[in-house]
Amino acid sequence: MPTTISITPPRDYLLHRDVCSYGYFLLAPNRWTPATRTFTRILLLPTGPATIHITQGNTPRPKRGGNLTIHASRTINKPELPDLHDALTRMLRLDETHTHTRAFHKLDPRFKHVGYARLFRSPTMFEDVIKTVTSCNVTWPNTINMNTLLCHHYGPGGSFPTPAIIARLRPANLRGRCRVGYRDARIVHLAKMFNTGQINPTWFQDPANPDDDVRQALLDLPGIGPYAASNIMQLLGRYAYLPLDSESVRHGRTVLGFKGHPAAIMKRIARHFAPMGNQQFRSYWFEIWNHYESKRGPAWTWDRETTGKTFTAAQLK
DNA sequence: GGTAGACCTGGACGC
DNA sequence: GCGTCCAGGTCTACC
Repeated sequence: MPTTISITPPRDYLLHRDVCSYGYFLLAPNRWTPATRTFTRILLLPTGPATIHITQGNTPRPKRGGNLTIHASRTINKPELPDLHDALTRMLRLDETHTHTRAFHKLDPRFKHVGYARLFRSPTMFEDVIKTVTSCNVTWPNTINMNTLLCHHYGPGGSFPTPAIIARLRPANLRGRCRVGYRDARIVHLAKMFNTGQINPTWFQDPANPDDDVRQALLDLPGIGPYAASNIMQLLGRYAYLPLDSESVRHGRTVLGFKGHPAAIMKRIARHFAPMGNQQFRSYWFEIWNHYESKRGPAWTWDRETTGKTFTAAQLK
């Protein structure tokens, strides 16, 4: 028996804008349907996988803060509701209230009008970490492929695989089936660390722990370098670091007009966003995102198989 | 502490 | 067709 739930989001929440705000909304098991502005994914809950459809309002133009309708393909038992609620809150950033977004817009008013502030993420830190590892040193379509294969081969019912499932795999099998290449052993190692509690998401997500300590702990993990650590920081809700990479260099050259070698451009970018302090990731990211959208149209109109494969700067040349 | 080189994969590009 | 290059980096061995 399907279950339908209604959730009241923060008063400035806009589903199509706040979901289609970071590339991970295009990665399996996530799916966005532009025609109906519906977010769909298979979530693994305590009694098994459930397909969740999320919409906002009944009109073609949803209103900010309008209630979210969560439609589940099966009965969601009462004991499962807290797990569902936690997953939705993390993924959709429902914990970032209007007060949080206003703090960002105060520092960077460029994005106040359109309301950019929340960045889509995964329901678990584990999924965010693995998605980040699969985005390093590859083209975006390859990242899409790796995540599709991970869910297809190892995700219960098509959900994202759990740490316990990946931890049991031989790296060679993971590589062969999911085309993850040299990332195989690192992914299995990370899964083991999550599975045994060596990586404790609660510690990483506790705002009482200083940013510098959290970032250093991330840098100590296998497969996590400066770019990945800074990116995972923003996925943890910590926006004080920039994930500088080849994409940043292109942005510096094409949009900001910086010239010189990649290392020099990265330093200039760091100086450019430094005044944004603990909000600099968002300032940096939405500047890039805005550029993508100026070339490819609003992100909520992108489809994974077409526009969604061609939005990165490397393909905007 | 700074820096080459290797590392999977798959698509783009030049020949 | 085939070889080369490189993409939203990381790691290791050197110096």
